[in-house]
Amino acid sequence: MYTARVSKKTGKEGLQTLKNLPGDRQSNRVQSPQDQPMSQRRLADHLGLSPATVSLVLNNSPVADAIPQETKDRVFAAARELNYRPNFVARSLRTQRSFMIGVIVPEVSEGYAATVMGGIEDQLLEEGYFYLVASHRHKVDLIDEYPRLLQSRSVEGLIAVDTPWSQQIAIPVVAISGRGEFSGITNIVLDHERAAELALSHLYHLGHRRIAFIKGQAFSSDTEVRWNAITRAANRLRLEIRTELVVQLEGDSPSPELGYEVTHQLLANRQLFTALFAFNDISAIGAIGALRESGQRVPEDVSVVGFDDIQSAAFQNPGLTTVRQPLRRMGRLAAETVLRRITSPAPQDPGRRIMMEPEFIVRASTCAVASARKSVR
Amino acid sequence: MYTARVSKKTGKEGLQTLKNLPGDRQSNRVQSPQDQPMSQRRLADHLGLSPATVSLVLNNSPVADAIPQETKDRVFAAARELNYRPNFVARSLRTQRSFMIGVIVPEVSEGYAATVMGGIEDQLLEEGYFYLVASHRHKVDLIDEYPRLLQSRSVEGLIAVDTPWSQQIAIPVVAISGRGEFSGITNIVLDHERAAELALSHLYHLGHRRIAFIKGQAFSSDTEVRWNAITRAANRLRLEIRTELVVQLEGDSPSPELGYEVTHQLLANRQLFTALFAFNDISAIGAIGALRESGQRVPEDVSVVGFDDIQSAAFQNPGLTTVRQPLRRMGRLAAETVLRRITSPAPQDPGRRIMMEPEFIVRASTCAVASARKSVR
DNA sequence: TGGTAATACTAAACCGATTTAGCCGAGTTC
DNA sequence: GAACTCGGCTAAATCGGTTTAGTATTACCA
Repeated sequence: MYTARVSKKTGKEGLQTLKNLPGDRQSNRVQSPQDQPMSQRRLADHLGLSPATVSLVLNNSPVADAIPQETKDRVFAAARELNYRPNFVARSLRTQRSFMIGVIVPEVSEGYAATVMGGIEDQLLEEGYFYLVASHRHKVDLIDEYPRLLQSRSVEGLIAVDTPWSQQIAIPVVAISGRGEFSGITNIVLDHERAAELALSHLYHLGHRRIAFIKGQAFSSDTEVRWNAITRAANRLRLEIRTELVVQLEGDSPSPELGYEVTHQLLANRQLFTALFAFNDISAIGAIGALRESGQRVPEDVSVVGFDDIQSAAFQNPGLTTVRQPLRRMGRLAAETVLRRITSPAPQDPGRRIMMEPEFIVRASTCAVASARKSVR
Repeated sequence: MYTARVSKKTGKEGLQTLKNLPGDRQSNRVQSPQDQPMSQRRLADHLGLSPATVSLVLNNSPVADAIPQETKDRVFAAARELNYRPNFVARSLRTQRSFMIGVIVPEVSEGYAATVMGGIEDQLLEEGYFYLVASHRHKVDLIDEYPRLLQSRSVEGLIAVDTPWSQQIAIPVVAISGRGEFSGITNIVLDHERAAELALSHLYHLGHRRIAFIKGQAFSSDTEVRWNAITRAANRLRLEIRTELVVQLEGDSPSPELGYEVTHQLLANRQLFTALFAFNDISAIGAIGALRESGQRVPEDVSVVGFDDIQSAAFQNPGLTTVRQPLRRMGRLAAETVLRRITSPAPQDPGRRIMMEPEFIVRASTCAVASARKSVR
């Protein structure tokens, strides 16, 4: 028979010594009848069993095979009745499992990250994991600090979205559109080669030859790879990229303002172009605003192609032709991958990369160039 | 002098018994030289001090006042050198503080929730808290389950965004645009009365009398209060609300599609109206699409007012006139409030409510009604 | 009848910190 | 020189679980 624990120090029964902590935190807690928090020990005492037995039964441990069904039923019943819920922290400490992963993004409130997080969450909650979010807003010190901060919060893995990576870390890391091929980190990237191909050949076949480009901010992981892919695709199509038709986003705002500004630059320089390929939908929307303001019609005078296919792309006026990134699927896959690496660690994972296929969505912001009028103008 | 702990069972030094857990989780961890995880004990052993001393010093405990600065410096130096980071889980278990709060939203990837989360995060990370997110997608069982699930993950408080609430819970809860005046939960709500007033009087003074309305989905917390506020504001202005000009969003999609559909209904019924007040910007965008398709110009034929002022509202064509909710500020305030309630629990908080003031943003989707032509047509 | 096996549990170590009570020696006080 | 104080630490309980090794009892077998 199990005997209740006795405190060596006080000589009283252990349970009596719990009382309330010095702090005030207990006071606003609704607790069990005697104002003592429910715990495995209290449950065990209630049943006249030891905590060990209770634990074994509740966890369906193979060791509990020898325990008769009747006892098990008693335990389950009492657990339900007393509304016992195991203390996750205590369990985590012992088992060294937190069932949490960390997600690092530039900014939660931005559509890109939010959509990816949706996919991550789908998968994680299904598997019983929760996640901690940290957004670094492109500040280098935070980009450096958060991985360690999250790790010290005992997350079992990390997913970094559009975040440069520069450290070795002891837990599995999956990067979405990341930079830096670190050993041990799995990269999930869009097939930019294909994306560039899709967009440029679309414009090319509509007759566009003078195409302006809005490059992404220097801090964005996708900027460089995508630009390289674009130049290669342009080469294949024998399309000349004129440096005077290339502008770059600057500043860290999630609003179309940035695209609006650089497009104004482009227009102020009186450059002629019949099409514009923006870094993302947001900047494409800003660009359309600027074009309109200067009296150009979209798509009749200038065709515009965006990137990402965010929610509102379809409902712009005109509907935005764009390269769709399967963001939600990328999030889901990242979660899936990090969980797989947690539960079955490939001893020397050499840093895989997973390519995602983009999809080209033709809407109303692009059309064939009106040959005679346009090419001269 | 401190003596290293000896396991009673094995008789060996405690540290030797750590080795590796049966599981494989250790294998992909980069660990300290001897392949043993860094811990306070190892640090203490290294220093020839007891863990107690190390803890007191590192936590700047007042008890450590008696410890000479020289020793303290040694401890700090060693901690830095050996890269010691306290195990958060162990600390949580002992102190009963997790420095985590739970955030419950309908859907992370949606602009409304994402913006609010941005504000929440701003405040939380500043104060050293992290947060767990759970999105319920309006499923009642999840709405019911997540609060408890998060609580068993030992969050110290909850923030519920646009989520109906129906249970008593033992930790502080702050609701943003919530429903249900539960005792002990703090409600942060928009001043809908004022919002309705702003929008309707704007339209009224532009000469609009036949105004159509898109109500929110039944499951949305704001739907009812806002509608009531609208009817009252209309009364004050002696504006008649014609039931045949009122439609309601249905279905749970974050796309403008829903607004598009109900506006088509409205048009199919050949109802005449010169203005439309939508439940949110998303549906307003859909509505504009539908209006255009049926040959109406915005704002010349129909003025449209949205709600929320999401990022892309300013960059619609035409720019959307809308009621701005200070979502980010609401998130920040929610976080601030929940933290305050955690650290200084008002014994019997009677469920306060905090009102936020909306702001009316006039853009290009509304204009004065062209009197003669419009009123007859 | 002794030995093995199965049954039904429990003791106690352990996870890694925090924190209270107290020990030991040196200096001070009276 | 006994009592007290103070400085500088440590022992050990504790948080609430999990898990291994083991114990007591009865059943079965040779």
